[in-house]
Amino acid sequence: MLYRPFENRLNTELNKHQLHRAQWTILYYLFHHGSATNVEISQYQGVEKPTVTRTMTSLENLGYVEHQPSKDKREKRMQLTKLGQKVYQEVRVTIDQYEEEVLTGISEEEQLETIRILQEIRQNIMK
Amino acid sequence: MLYRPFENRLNTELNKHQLHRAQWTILYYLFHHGSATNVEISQYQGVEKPTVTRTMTSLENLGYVEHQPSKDKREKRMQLTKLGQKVYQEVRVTIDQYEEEVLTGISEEEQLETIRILQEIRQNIMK
DNA sequence: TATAATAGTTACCCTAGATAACCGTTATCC
DNA sequence: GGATAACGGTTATCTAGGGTAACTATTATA
Repeated sequence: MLYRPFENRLNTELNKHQLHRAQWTILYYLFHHGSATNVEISQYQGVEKPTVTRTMTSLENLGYVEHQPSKDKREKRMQLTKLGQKVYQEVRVTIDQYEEEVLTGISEEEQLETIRILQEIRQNIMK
Repeated sequence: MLYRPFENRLNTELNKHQLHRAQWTILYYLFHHGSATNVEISQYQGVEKPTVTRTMTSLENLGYVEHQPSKDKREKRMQLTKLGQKVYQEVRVTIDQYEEEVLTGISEEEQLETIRILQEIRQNIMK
């Protein structure tokens, strides 16, 4: 019900910065978690590893993420570059405006309640 | 937050019946509206006309939908076939079970409240 | 130390979206 | 009433973003 119109609009916002949804969700994750491996992100997003590899490579090519050496030589732990952080914050401004628009007329209380319920539903889906 | 895990699960349910999400949403629309044109569906789903054409053709090939002649020779009004109705109802059973699982522990009241708020958000997105 | 499991990648497939350009039909406007 | 505009649909082509299978390198484990 919500998904298509939301994605349509989100994409036009992201396109202004030459980004796509899949890339954005990784930037978002890295910004809030500092760093991540592909497996971590694939579990977080509910997608397969090769999907993450592809998106991560594109972000690497854009210079938004970089390799952070780690003990385990199998894993490739990634973090935002300076540029990546800058871009994240720029896009963040646009997205925040969008969120505000989208939530006009909906009280703080209603927002929190809805988030709580959706998280419960998510729990049910995941188990 | 919800989308990927939900879609993953929905797809495995649909796959049991050799269907995909895009096809399912059209079956759903036709079941509840009796018939529809491509333009109608493209507006309802927020996708472009060629996308609908492709999905509709696949449903036609499966024998789930058929052409219903109409006055305006431009439009191609489609409806469910007998088989399409049967399949819709079969799948519906599976989806209902899934919905029930997903909503365990969430009261009727909470569900209605959440739907109300999400619809409000939808309004905001669409305008 | 041999074997399992894990992290990642490559190659290849599919769905499902988009745009541009077009055809036939219907509405509209002078 | 005829020219033009608008509309519904299709075809061709592109892209994003999912998936599976099969593989390598590394680490854990029995």
